[in-house]
Amino acid sequence: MSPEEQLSLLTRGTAQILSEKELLKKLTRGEPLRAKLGVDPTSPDLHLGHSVVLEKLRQFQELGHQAVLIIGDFTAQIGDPTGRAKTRPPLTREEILENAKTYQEQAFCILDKEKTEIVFNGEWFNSMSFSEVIQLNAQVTMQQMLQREDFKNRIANDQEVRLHEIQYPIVQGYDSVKVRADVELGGTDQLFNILVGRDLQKSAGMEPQVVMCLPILEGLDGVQKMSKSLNNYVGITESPGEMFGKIMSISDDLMARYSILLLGEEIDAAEHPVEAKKKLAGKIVERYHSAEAAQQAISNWNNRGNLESVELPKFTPPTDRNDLLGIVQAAFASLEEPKSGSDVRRLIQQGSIQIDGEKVSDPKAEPTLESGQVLKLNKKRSVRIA
RNA sequence: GGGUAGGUUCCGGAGCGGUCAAACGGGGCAGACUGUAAAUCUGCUGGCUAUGCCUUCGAAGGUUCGAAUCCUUCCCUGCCCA
Repeated sequence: MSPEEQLSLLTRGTAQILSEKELLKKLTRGEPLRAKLGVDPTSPDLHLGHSVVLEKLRQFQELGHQAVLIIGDFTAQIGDPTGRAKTRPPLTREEILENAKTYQEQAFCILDKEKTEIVFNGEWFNSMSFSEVIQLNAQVTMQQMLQREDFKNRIANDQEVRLHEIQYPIVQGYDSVKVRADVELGGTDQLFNILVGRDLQKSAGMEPQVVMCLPILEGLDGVQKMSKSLNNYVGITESPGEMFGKIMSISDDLMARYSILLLGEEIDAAEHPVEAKKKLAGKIVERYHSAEAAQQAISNWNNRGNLESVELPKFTPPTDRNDLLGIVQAAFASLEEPKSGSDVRRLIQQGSIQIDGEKVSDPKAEPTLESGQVLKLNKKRSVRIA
């Protein structure tokens, strides 16, 4: 493929590139580019938000370039302050390694494992001497670091900024020097960090990397960025039904955005929004599961009024409790979503619980449950009595 | 190091001896309405098999019949000065 064609493919869906000219120049050499993506294993599970940038990296692979995935075992210990109003709590070494493992497994749902170079940045940072650290720090100025929006905001709001946090961009930037990156990918919030990488590469006498920023995917709430801690995410390992249901709950505006960012397609404006959303949800399920799973999810969805035929998790009522409160609490626990008794009591009293479509709102009621009945817990969760 | 302002429930932020499980706002959850969307309205939002009990207001002690509120010591943060 010609450099120009590659350029047009690679720039598609990106938010910002610095600069296209440099990228074209690098492509024109005809040698595989080293495309860097640094990830910090701060959370074990990947979600659709991560997938945007991973998909782009895969595109590089498909064009014959070298994907370099940096697992930030070292940087995770610092904690990326990007977008944060507070200092991150540090993770233990064990947590980081554990997360790194599942992170890789999940990343290879998207990336081609055979064509991915994986490096841990602890490899070079753990053995760095203090004088090397000082030398590295000497290459940037305080003023540069304080240009960062989040630091500036925190300072303006009289909140603390700890010194290790200003090290983060420097450390991330040094990764680019170590892996000799030609291009670094990241979300738009990574712009600053990636630019630091360019500076450090220049100081090291290298040709600076091209910055490629991808849009940040909003979470299910449509406002904040998708993240596990905000609980507004769709995990890439979630079950087809779960995934489908979550995507169906997003707003129409968000649906348009997801379609472009995740599938690279526009929503058909002529179609009824619900139908369009089902298609979107189906395609996403298909990507992480299979076409059959997607079909099943759609048909489950369409049948949801029909209690007889929907596929639901099975639930065996507890033997030690026969009051509604105890039963419902056990049901939540069986879905691995334990709730406190008070929470469950509230749900019951507020009319969230239904048995075969009938609302039950007395926590002390002792319903007789029969096999096959559907116990609705809340909007998203129902179980079938085993 | 000196001065000064603070640390309250998920977040912001009131409360400054009893009426405090703690106002108000945000977020979240549930109900109504709908397209299991958005918007809107209503309710809930520490725990407990619960008209009561238990644990929370940076930590530990103390004063008091009674403390988030007063005292002592300690820990932590911001700002100004050096």
